[in-house]
Amino acid sequence: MASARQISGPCQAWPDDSAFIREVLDRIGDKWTVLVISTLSTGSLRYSDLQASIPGISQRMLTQTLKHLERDGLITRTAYPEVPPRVEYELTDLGRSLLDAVTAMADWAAAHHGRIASNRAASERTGVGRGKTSVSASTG
Amino acid sequence: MASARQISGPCQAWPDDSAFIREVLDRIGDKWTVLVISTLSTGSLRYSDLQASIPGISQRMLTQTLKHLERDGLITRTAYPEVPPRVEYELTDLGRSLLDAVTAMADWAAAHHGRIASNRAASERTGVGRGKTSVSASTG
DNA sequence: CGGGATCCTTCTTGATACTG
DNA sequence: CAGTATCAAGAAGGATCCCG
Repeated sequence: MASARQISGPCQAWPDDSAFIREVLDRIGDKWTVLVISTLSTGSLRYSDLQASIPGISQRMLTQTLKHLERDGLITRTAYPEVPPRVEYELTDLGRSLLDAVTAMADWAAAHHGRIASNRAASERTGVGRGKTSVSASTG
Repeated sequence: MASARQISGPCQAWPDDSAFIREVLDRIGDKWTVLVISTLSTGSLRYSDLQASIPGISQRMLTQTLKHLERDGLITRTAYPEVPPRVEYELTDLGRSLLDAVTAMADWAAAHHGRIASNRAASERTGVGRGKTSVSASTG
């Protein structure tokens, strides 16, 4: 993250769009964002609930991810000044729309996961991705 | 990459899907995969063309990305045993379908980029994501 | 309970040099 | 041209300690 790359790429497939494509990709591409969003899809949850619902996450990463999401307006944070403290996180409409987009990706993944897995397995056998591959007939 | 996380998460929003969701996300979440795929959307290209079309990429990353994509069956690699050597890369149908999915994400990004940017800017001003946020009325 | 600040380890990436 | 191998820097992530 941090730098959404500053290359002034003059001739890519996407002329200028690539900038915020990468922003979004950097966000949902990290380990936890998608998990947090999907966990919040069922409704608002408090910090400890989130941590409990996402087995491998550390408080550092949970906090950071939540902050990023709040910063982008994808979730809301509500602190109740009680004792003991209680803080609830909830998806915004924008956040839900991202969830939809991610779900679309998930659908794609579900649809093609099998093929990818078998392709990968086949590559193990044939050595693709590690050595020589399909060698075409010589032209000269 | 390397480890697509082995946590056996028993109660996430997605029961079991999360595994290959993360696989796909890890792939397209990296800096270059999407750029490579989108660059190949116009047709087959050779190694050096790709490198020239993607300004910031190093040969290490280009090679690695191409191998991963080939391994997953998203692109094909064809080596022509000429001198000097020539190798062409091309999207498979599967690769093109991923391009579609990525394009969908891109559409989402394009549609909501402005709102996210303004949310982020607003957060700078209000201090959201760095300090105290909305404090609800106490319940006790 | 909900984090903030710090330290430390691991993974990712870019730069460089060499090969078929 | 099209890579491979190695090295070093930096970022991401986890563990820990501490505070309101």
